Amino acid sequence: MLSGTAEYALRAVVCLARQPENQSMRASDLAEQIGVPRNYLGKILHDLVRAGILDSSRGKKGGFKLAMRSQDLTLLRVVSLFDNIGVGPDRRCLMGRPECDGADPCPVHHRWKDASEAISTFFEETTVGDVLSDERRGGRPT
Amino acid sequence: MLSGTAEYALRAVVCLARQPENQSMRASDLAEQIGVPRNYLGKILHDLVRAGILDSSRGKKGGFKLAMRSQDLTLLRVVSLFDNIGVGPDRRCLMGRPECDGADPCPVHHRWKDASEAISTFFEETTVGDVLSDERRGGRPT
DNA sequence: CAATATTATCATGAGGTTATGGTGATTTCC
DNA sequence: GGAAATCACCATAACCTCATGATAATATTG
Repeated sequence: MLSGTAEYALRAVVCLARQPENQSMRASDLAEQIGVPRNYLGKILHDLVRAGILDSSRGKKGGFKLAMRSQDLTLLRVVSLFDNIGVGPDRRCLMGRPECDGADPCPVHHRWKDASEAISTFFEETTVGDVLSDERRGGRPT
Repeated sequence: MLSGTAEYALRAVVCLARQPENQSMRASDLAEQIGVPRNYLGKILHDLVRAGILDSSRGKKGGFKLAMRSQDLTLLRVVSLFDNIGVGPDRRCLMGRPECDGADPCPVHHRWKDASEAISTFFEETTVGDVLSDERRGGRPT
């Protein structure tokens, strides 16, 4: 469902959200903790910084931290940097027919749309904060 | 959501299902009709034949046709040849944590599972025949 | 300012997906 | 049996994703 890269990004962001307030984490520690290749994670983190999701600082005591409160960061915002979740106006016909996107789509299209919207809605409405609070309630890490 | 290849296969199968009973279609005609590169489609059709979804015959008057009734052919059977739809026991934790798949997954996992199962169910329960009958009811082609 | 730690950036490569072109095998038709 | 049509199969390449390694830029510390 998600690409490897998007999954890595999600893991990284959730891990950073677990850190105490305003405490940053080095890329190498993060990489070890979430099991992602160090150099590749660096590139992903950089993308997240440029998107305004993370803040970074260089040099000793440098590292990465969330640029916002975790409850304000949707999973979609993280994932959509790397994957095309079928969101917005391009939630198109399953079989790629552009003319099946209009006001009167066929019934199969409706069934497909319901299913694909369930995915979109999940990513749109779930925040990184939700994942954390779920963990605190005793569920296993997601 | 689907790979290009899986989408091509779906279009080809639906197009073949539209043909009159027991009438086969040449790969080149099919390719033109559904807008897929001729040679690449050939490889996809060959895969569908080997999977028992299509029958092929060579020589003059050769071509491809469905090997079964369209209402007995699920979209999953077509698509799963090319893509891994998250079906079966590997419908795993969104973030790739194996330990979150057990009997007591966290609430976010539940929400994710509901959404991803909607996708799986669509592919499992929708048949090529459904797509055709929907077309006949006046919907636009899917 | 010098040494060090850390992110930023670039060059490269392995492997998969998508695509192209050509050759061989088989069937139909004369 | 020969010619033509068609699928079967193989070799190749463009492009993307995932990954590695090296170097540059920048911040901290003494």
